[in-house]
Amino acid sequence: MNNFDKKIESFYGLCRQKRLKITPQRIEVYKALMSSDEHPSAETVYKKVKKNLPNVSLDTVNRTLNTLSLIGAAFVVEGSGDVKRFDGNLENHQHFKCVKCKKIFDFQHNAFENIKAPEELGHKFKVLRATVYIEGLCQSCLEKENKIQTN
Amino acid sequence: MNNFDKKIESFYGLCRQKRLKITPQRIEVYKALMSSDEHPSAETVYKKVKKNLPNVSLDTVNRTLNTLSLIGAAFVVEGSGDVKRFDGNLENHQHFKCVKCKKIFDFQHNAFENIKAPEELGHKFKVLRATVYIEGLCQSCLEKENKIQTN
DNA sequence: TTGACAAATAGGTCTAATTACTATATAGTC
DNA sequence: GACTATATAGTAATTAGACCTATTTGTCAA
Repeated sequence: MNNFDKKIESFYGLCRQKRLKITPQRIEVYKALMSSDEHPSAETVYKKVKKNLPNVSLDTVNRTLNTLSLIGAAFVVEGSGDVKRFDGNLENHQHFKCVKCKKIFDFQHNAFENIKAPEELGHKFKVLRATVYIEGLCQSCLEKENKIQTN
Repeated sequence: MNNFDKKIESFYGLCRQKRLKITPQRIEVYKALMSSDEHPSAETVYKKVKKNLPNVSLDTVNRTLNTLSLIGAAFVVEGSGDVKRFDGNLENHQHFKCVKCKKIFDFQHNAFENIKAPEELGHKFKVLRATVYIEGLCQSCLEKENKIQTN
C-alpha cells in the first residue's frame, strides 16, 4: 500500500472516529486536496472534484473543506487575506506570505520543525498544528517596491 | 510625550519615508487600529473612525488598512479565514486560532520571541514579521466538541 | 504664502466568494 | 432490506471588499 492510500485509509478512520459519514464527495474532496501541492482555493478543489463527480455542488466542496479543517485533516492557510486557501499537506512546512501580491511560498527550516506549543496553551486548548508564519515582501514585489500603490 | 504619541510620531515619519500623504483619515485609521487590543475587522475600525470623521467611507478604511499593511505599520492577522482582521500591535506576540469558532487568542511565549527567518529566506525576501501560529480548538469549543456540526 | 500637481477621498456601484435554504438522496446501523 | 440521521444538489441570498470618477486635499517649490 503506497503512501497516498495510507492517507486515505487513515482518513476513513478519522471520519469513523468523528462519526462522519464516508461519502464519495468527501473522499474526492480529500483526495483532490491531498494530491495538490499548491494551496488550492475552494474553486480549484471544486474543479478537480468535478472531474470525477460531475455534479457536485460548490457548496458541498466548501462545506467539506470546512469539515476537513474541523477534524484536522486539512488547514486553512494562515494569512489568506483574499480567498480562502486550503492546505492538505500536513507535513511540517512553513509559509511565507508576501503582503503585496499575497502569494504564499512554502519553505522548510529544520529549526522550525516540531515546534511545541507552550505548556499553558496545551492545557487549555487542543493544539492541531503549530507553524512559523513569516510575512514580508517577495522578490518581484521588492523590485517594484520603491513606489507604494495605494489607489 | 507618551508612548501612544510616540507611535503616531513615528507613523508620520514612516509615511514621509514612503512618500505617503499624511491625511486625517490615515491618521484616524492608524489611531483606531493602535488603540484597539482586539483584532478588529475593517468594519470595526470603520465604526471607530466614524466617530471622529463622520463621513469617511468604508472603502477608505479598507484601502488605508491595506496601505498600512503594505508599509509594515499593521498586519493582516494570519489565518483570518472569515473576514479580514487587522492587528496594530507590532510587539512580539503570537496567535492561536480556534478552527471552529475562528476566535483568535493572543499569547506570549519567550521561546517564540525573536524568531529569526532562515538565512536563505532573508536573502530573497524582505521579512517584515515572523511569528508562531498555532491552530486548534479553544476551550469552549472543545466542550461541545463531541459532535461535529457539518451542515 | 500661494499655486500647481499628484495623490487621496467619498460615495455610489459592482462583483465574486461564501453561506443559507430545502427537497431529495444516501450512508450507517439494526 | 428498512429506518433514521446526515449529507448533497441546486438555487437563492448575503456580504465583504474592490472598482470607478468627480472632487478635495496634502505637498512642495517658487
